[in-house]
Amino acid sequence: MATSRRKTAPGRTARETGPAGTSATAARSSPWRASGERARDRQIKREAVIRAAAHAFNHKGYHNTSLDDIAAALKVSKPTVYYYVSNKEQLLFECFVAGIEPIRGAFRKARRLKASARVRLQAVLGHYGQAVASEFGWCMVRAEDQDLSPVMSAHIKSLKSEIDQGIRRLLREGVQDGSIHPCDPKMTAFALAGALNWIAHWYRENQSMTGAQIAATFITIFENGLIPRVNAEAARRAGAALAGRARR
Amino acid sequence: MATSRRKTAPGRTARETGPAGTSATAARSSPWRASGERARDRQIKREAVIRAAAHAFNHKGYHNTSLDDIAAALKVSKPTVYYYVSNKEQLLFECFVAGIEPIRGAFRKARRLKASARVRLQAVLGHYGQAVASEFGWCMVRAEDQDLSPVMSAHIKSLKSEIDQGIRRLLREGVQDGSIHPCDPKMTAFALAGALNWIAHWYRENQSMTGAQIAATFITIFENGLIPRVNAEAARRAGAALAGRARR
DNA sequence: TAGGATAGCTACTCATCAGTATGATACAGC
DNA sequence: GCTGTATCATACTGATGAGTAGCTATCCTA
Repeated sequence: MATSRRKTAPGRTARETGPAGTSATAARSSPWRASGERARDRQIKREAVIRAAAHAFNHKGYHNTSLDDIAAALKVSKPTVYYYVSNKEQLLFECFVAGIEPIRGAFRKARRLKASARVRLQAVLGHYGQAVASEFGWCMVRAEDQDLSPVMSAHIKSLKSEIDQGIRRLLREGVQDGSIHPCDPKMTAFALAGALNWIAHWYRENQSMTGAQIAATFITIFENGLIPRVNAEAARRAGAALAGRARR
Repeated sequence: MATSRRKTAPGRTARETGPAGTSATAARSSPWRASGERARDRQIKREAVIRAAAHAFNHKGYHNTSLDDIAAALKVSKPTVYYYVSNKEQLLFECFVAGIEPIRGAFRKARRLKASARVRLQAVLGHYGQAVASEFGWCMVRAEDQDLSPVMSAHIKSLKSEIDQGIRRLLREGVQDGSIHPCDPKMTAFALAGALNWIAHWYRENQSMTGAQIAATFITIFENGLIPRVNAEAARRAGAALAGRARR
């Protein structure tokens, strides 16, 4: 069980926090020597570890991946992995953050768009879909509360909630500005996020479509709806034109 | 890792298959005495084991649930659980089947409906959503290839594929009979199934909405689409009337 | 009522795996 | 060259948990 295993987590080594540890030591000797090769090396290697973890989790699942597996993939030993990362849980967490960060960025960008809420939502969902189809998509979507300590779990929950609230808000604004058909924002956000999240379950790299293409297709499906429209083309063109005008 | 643990699976005890083992032994002594109390008892208890497993998987996840946990929940010992089920993997598999069976039933029922494909799809998705929100929903949605032996994995894949193909077919038929807006059946099926599957991630019992209500809400969202419609109400009423006429 | 089948338990085995203690090597700065 | 720190390996600990051996009790049938 996760909880009992977690007991040992508080017993931490000095090196635990990785780069932070490095700079702390550096600070003692000189103000800022963190710009040296060593520091950059470390960061690069650390990212390689996270990337390797994401890849392994992707293919075998979190629980079926041992840290020995990750180490082997990098052709190093397990303690080396622990040198860059404090524990397995943190590895999952970092992958999660790497996956969700682009989505947060998409919201920031969308906020600057001068366009209808539907078009802004379109932009966000496009990035969302791409993020889910990325190498960190699996981790972002499948990171489970049950596998994480309460602290990490809470952190992840709040990040997820931020995204969810962002989508709901765009939906509400869209209903208000008339660009989105009246709907329950909460349920609609669940439906949209669910469909996009699910991409992580079936999408594999080197498939015929890229993440961006899938996202675009999904958006069209959501926008049109299943019930036939007579003027769908016209509506979509109008939306696209509006978006194009707003973008640049 | 799952693979190495699986090594021991072929070494099976005589009781392994549960009811099948019972009837095999019975067949040696008498033609059919399986109708007795004992046999029924066993089936009931076996189902209780599966249900307990589903409940535990639901709350703690497959990997964080030990068979001791399940046994404790039933107030029996671990070997008792093994008396009804051959291994943990089978437990997951049975939960999966219990979850997906109602959906297969929904397809069979829908096939007999004399209505537009969209209305038949509506009916199927309604049951789909309910199934995902049921106690076996988690297992159905989250059962991962990586946690199962190749045989089980293939079995589950084929069941999932059957559902997927069923949805695609209804979509194709709908596009043909004009009840569904032209779309890519494959991608649209992914979007629909994804949104519904995702319910298992956020839905918890004793929430304000029932599974059926959520499914109904989702269907409305899918049908209308995000782009505003002038005649949405009319379209939906027409569809509902058609469905009502066909049902009885 | 004897004997076999059914149902259950206690107490194990054994593999796996997260995480660590300890030591070796390489490299930077003096 | 010398010293301390960064980096990495070998070889371990300790806990967990799937699955089993073997014993006991109960029930059904002849």
